[in-house]
Amino acid sequence: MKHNKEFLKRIFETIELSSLRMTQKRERILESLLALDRPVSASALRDLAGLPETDLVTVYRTLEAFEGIGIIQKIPLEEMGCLYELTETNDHYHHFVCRECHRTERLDLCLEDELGARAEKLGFTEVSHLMEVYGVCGECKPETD
Amino acid sequence: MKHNKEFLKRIFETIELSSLRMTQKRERILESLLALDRPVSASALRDLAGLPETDLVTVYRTLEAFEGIGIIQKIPLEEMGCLYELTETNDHYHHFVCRECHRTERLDLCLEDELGARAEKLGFTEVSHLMEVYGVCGECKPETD
DNA sequence: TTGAGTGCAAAGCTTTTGCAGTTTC
DNA sequence: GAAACTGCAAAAGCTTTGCACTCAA
Repeated sequence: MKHNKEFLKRIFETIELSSLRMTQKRERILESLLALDRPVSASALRDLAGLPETDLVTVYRTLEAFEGIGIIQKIPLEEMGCLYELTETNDHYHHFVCRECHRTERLDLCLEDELGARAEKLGFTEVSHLMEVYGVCGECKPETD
Repeated sequence: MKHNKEFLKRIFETIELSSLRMTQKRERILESLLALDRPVSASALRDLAGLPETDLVTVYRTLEAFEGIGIIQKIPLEEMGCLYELTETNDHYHHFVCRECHRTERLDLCLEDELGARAEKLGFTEVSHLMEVYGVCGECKPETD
């Protein structure tokens, strides 16, 4: 699912309205995220952006900055680390994630309202939620049959 | 929700059937998990078990061993680390987790079948899933109104 | 020119690993 | 007595922090 114009427009608007500065590195990172259109790890993103010399710290800070303005979503892996994905401003997605290669498929389902309502009933505020499905994808699955 | 006899029976059966050895430390850890009946961190568990002198490595290895026989579930926190909880053999729960104090409430809802079916349709095998709700609980919520 | 971004080095944290010594069954 | 458990020390791994320097607007 490639990004449509509306999506791009909102991303750029959000950045404009923020106090973030668009450096070359950030442009490359943003471009890669846009082109990729799926979650990646910080270090994979550095490579994909063609910035192998750039310190990972910079990538992390960029992702943190983007997350701060609501255009990046963090997806935890089962074992360790996480993936980062460009999202509609302050929206989010859920995924099927391959344990082996970290390939993801978007999950077209979100229980936000349901969970939010239940959480509030229990006295929770500032509610967010996590829902990810892990498995071994077709390409990683050993042919043992 | 305190554990019923059936639950206890299954836990002990599972341990008996395993190759695990029941040492004093493990007994204390298991007792604490049973008494507590909610998720805790490894280090909190060590304290609750009255084993402040015991190396955390031992707690982690015990949890790992228990997880291996399917009686422990790991619940990831939003930021870092995770909580551990005794569960019905190879069953699992979802939770509302307080970001501040890590207090949890069990969420009586699981999309296992739905998600499993969708995952398989996408070619994923050995599917598991994560669903946790994070927020600030009533006790931790600042009285700003 | 001033606040923001970057690099380097180092720390932070939970969790894991290796190995030698100890204990359980 | 063999297999499992424990402790100590150290590593692992991703992510964060501090500080000085550079750069974008």
